[in-house]
Amino acid sequence: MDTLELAVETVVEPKAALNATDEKLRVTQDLFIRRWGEMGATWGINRTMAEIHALLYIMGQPCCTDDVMERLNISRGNASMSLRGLCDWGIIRRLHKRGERREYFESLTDVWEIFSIIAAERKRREMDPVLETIRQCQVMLSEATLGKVAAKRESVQLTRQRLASMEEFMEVTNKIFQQFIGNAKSGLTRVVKVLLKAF
Amino acid sequence: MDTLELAVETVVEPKAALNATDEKLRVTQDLFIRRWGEMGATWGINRTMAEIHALLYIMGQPCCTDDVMERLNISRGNASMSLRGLCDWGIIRRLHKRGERREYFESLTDVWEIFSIIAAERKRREMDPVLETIRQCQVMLSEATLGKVAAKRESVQLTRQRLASMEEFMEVTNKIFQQFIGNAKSGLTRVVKVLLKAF
DNA sequence: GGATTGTTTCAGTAACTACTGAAATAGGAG
DNA sequence: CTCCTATTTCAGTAGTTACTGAAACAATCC
Repeated sequence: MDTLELAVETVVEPKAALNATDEKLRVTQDLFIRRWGEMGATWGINRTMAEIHALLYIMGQPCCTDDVMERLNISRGNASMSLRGLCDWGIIRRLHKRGERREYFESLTDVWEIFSIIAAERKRREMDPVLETIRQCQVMLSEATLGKVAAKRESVQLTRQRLASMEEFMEVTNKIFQQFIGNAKSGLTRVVKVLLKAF
Repeated sequence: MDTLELAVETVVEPKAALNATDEKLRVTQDLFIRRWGEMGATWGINRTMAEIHALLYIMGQPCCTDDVMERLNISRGNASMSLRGLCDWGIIRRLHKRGERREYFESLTDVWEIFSIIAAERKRREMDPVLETIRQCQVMLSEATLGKVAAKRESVQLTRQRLASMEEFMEVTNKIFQQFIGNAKSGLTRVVKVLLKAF
C-alpha cells in the first residue's frame, strides 16, 4: 500500500509530473523527520517517538498505525506504544474517521502549543522535584536543625550559600517557564515581542 | 582517607559536635547530588557527570580525583573521563595547588554562567542543525526547485506551511537563547527583570 | 637514571533502553 | 454467538551507553 495514495488521488495533474513531485516531497519530509528525531534523542525523547511526531506534524494529514509503520519502517508494537506515548504527552490526538474502523492520528498544529505542553510537563517532572530538594536541604542545614554554633561553621555556610544561589536561579527559570506555559497559543507572542523589543 | 578531613581540621569546636554536624552536612550534600544527577540524566548529561558537577558545586572546595571517586563510589577511570568531560564543557576547571602534585577541580560558582555555557553549547549542537535543515527543506520545495505547477499542489503547500511555522518558532527560541547566552553574568538579570515585569 | 605518584586510555563487561514479532485482547459486523 | 479486523501487551533480544580495572603513560623527585 502506498502511503501517498490519498494525496495522489486528490490532485489533477499529468501523472508523470506528479510522481516526481511526490518523490521530492517525500525526500524532503524524510530529511526533516530524521533531523527532528536526532534532536529529540538528545532531549530525552526517544528517536522513534520524535520521528513519529515529526511525521504527523509535517504531513498535516491524519495517518493510521500502518501508515506510520511503513513510512518509518518500524514494527507494529513499536508504533502502537510510541503513538500511545505521544497521546499521553498530549501532542498528538486520536481521530476516528466516520465509517472507518481503524484509528487515525494527527499532530497538534500550533508549534507554540506543542512546545508549551512539553515544557509544562518537563518542568513538573524535572525542575519541581529539584527545587523541592533544595528547599529540603536548606532546612537540613538551618540553625533550627543544627543549632547556632554548628550552623555558623564555614563549610555549612558555604553549602548553604551555594544552595541559595541555585534556588534563586531555579525560581527565576521556573517563572520564565510558567510564562511560556501560561501564555501558549493566545498570548505567547507577547512574551516574545517583549523580549525582542527589550534588546 | 576521609574526604572531609580538611574541613574538620579548619574548625575550632569540640570534636563530638563537629562529627555530628559533618555527618549532617554530608547527608544533605548527598541528597542534593543525587537529585541533581537524576535531573541531568533526563536532560542528556549522564548521571555520573551531573553528580560530579553537583559535588564540586555544592562543596565549594576544590576536590581531587580521589575525593570524587570516594565520595561518589566510582572507579578511577570513570572519574577521570567524567572530569575531563566537564572540563571540556567548561563548567569546571582544573586547579594546581602550589607544592601539590595532584590536580584539583572546582566548579564555576556563578549559576547563571554555568547554565549559559550549557545553553550555548546545546543551541549550537542541537538547534542550529535543525534550523539549517528546515531551511534546506524549504528550498527543496520551492517554486525554483519544483516548478510553478508542482509547487502549488496542496500537499506541497501544506508541508511548506508547517515548515514555515516551525522555522519561525525556532528562530524566536534561538533569539531567546542568544539573549540568555550573551547576557550571562553581567546583564542576565536584565532579561529576567524585563520578562517578569512584563507579566 | 630509577622510584614514586598521579593521570589517561581502553578492552571487556555490566546495565539499560528500545524494538520486534507473536500472542492476547478488544470490539464491531453479521 | 462467531468471525474478522484493529490494537495492545509483553517476553525475548538486539543495540547502546556507562563503568570498571588494569595497563600504559606522564611528570616529578631523588
